[in-house]
Amino acid sequence: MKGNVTVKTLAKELNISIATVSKALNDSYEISIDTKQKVWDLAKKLKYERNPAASNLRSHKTKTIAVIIPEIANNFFSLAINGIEEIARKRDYHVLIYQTHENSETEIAFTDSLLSGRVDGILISVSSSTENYAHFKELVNKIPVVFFDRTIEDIDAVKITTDDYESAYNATCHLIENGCRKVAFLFALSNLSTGQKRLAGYQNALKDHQLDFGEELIVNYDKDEDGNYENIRELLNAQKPDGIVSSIEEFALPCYYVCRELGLNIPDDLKIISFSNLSTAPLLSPSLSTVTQPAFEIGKEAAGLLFRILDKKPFDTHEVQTLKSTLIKRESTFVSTVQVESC
Amino acid sequence: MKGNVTVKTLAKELNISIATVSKALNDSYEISIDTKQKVWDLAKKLKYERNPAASNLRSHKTKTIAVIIPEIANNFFSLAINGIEEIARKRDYHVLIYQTHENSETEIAFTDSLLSGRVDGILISVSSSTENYAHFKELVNKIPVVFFDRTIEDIDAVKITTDDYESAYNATCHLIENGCRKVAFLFALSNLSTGQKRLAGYQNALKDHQLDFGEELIVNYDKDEDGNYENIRELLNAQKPDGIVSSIEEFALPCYYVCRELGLNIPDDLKIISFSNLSTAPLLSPSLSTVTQPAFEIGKEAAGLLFRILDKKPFDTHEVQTLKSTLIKRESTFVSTVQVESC
DNA sequence: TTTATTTACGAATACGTTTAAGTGAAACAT
DNA sequence: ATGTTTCACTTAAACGTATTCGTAAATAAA
Repeated sequence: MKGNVTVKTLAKELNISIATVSKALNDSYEISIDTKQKVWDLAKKLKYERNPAASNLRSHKTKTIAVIIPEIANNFFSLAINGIEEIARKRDYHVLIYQTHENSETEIAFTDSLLSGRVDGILISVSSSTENYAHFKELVNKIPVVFFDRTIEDIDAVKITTDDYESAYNATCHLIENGCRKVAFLFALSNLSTGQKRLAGYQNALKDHQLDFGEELIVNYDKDEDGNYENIRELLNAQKPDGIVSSIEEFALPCYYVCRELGLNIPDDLKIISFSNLSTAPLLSPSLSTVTQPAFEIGKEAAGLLFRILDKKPFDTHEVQTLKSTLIKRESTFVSTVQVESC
Repeated sequence: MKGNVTVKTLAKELNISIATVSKALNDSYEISIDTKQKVWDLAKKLKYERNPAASNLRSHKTKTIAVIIPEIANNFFSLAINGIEEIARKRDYHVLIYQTHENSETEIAFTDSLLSGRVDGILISVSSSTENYAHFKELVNKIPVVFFDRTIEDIDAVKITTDDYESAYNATCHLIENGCRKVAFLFALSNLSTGQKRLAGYQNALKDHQLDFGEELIVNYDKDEDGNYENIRELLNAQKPDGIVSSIEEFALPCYYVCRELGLNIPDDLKIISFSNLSTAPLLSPSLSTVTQPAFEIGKEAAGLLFRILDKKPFDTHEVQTLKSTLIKRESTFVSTVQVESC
């Protein structure tokens, strides 16, 4: 801790000024190649490591980005972080992770604390409980931000999402084509455009097929897991739908349990398709048909966009990018009892 | 960016010195309660945020810890991070995540870069490909480090693991008790004490039951996914084991696929139990018996230990803590064809 | 009263880096 | 020859905070 090697150490050792050392380390054109080489060699020899705090204080660059997500223990987000990390690593950036656990106050605390200049930029996937966007509006004006997947319509910022409307529409059509006539919707993320678009896709698919799309077929997501069980059981008992579109995977798994409980056979009695990035979807019993988002790519793309903003000074870009999800048909939406290869 | 509010701003506004403001913000006993209150009020009003870089540069405290893990898209690690984050948040610490992707060079690059004082402490779960520990020895001498789950015997540091030996032993006994006479082992993490203990537990369980425990029953984990399929297929064809203990979940899922391919019925022809934190284990077909580690608690415990080291100056603790895993019996190790409730 | 102690604050410096501005010498142009 | 650039480097001043040391006033002890 004491005799740490700094630019000063290198300067003294080489009998040159600390300015020269600093510039050499930064590969400045002002320094001759000979001197640079000497500095680099000595730095390596003495295991010099630039002090990030001092560097950041002086240069206002932190080489760090923040990722604010609802929950890390969710395949979609961990894959997205994977993508983010890959890009960040290429540029020698460090990644701070913040989990909101779907709590808006926590989210506000994070965004506020990030106003201090701790990071150069922020990637956000909005908490489902966020209804007030004031903290984002402030944030977006002070620091480069990219929203990914879970976005808000009203905020003017760079966003990257998937084709939520289309994929929900297609998922619903898939059920209808396979014989469903009464399709229910498990509705989550209702505050976010992400959720709203999925709902709209579902509803319009039903409309386009002249099928019932009443409110009674929609179950709202409950923070309380038990509540979801109750609501799904209620739905299945009261409405007896023959198809279910689930807008998040956390909603689909309870369905499986409730079906077992009620003795309903999937897919004969009820077909299920869900937005999901579960790696075990093909191994479930029965294997689960999914709308799978390109989570890793979203992460990469989001980080890429952030760095593009970081590269040019004025970060006034307001673009919105959309990636395509994949509809993967598996046993849970299969037509008859004939076997389908699971994959 | 320009007119940022700093201690200077507050000092000027209140007609007191910078030193007083700084001390007031840090709730120093040197400052009267009146002055403190004035400073706090103004700070809140002007939305003052302490500059972390300056603070860190001066105080040598970063309020940041690093977590180095193999892979975030793995339930065990994302749950562990969850636990880490919970503790870090309580202390207003920030969490940097680094993924090695099981690559030792990447791991070295991370540990080297963290020598710069970017973080106050580090939590590490070692990459499976790490064979040389030089970088850890250096690290442990310069900065507080806690190893969790994936540890190395030779390194003298604070460690927290689960009862790998006992749980592997018990898992193997469970298979034997349910009728298995030829139990194979899918061996991963062979460089780490974590993996070695699991192997030892398996082997000793077989010995204690006078069963065959030859090398031919052990399959080594391959980085290449296809390689694992091949090796498992080979094992099942050549050895025809009636039980499998898998030391990691990445090894168990291919088993399911190979069994489908070979037309083997689980659990009638082959019983499987695996170390795993898969949330969907109960929903697999058949549901998977697991040794489940308390991932969240490990994370909490590891972070707690790190902060205990951080609190007292000399970080010379060398303790090792062990948490208990849970053996969860499900269909994949069930005795006969009679149904068992899946959960 | 005088002296010692406590209280509440300020002046000044250091943390390690980056960078604007300056310098002397060499190279070039006129 | 003189003036102008270029090159390679140095000086010195930040960046915003924490902290050591000092001090004046207020209080307590003698």
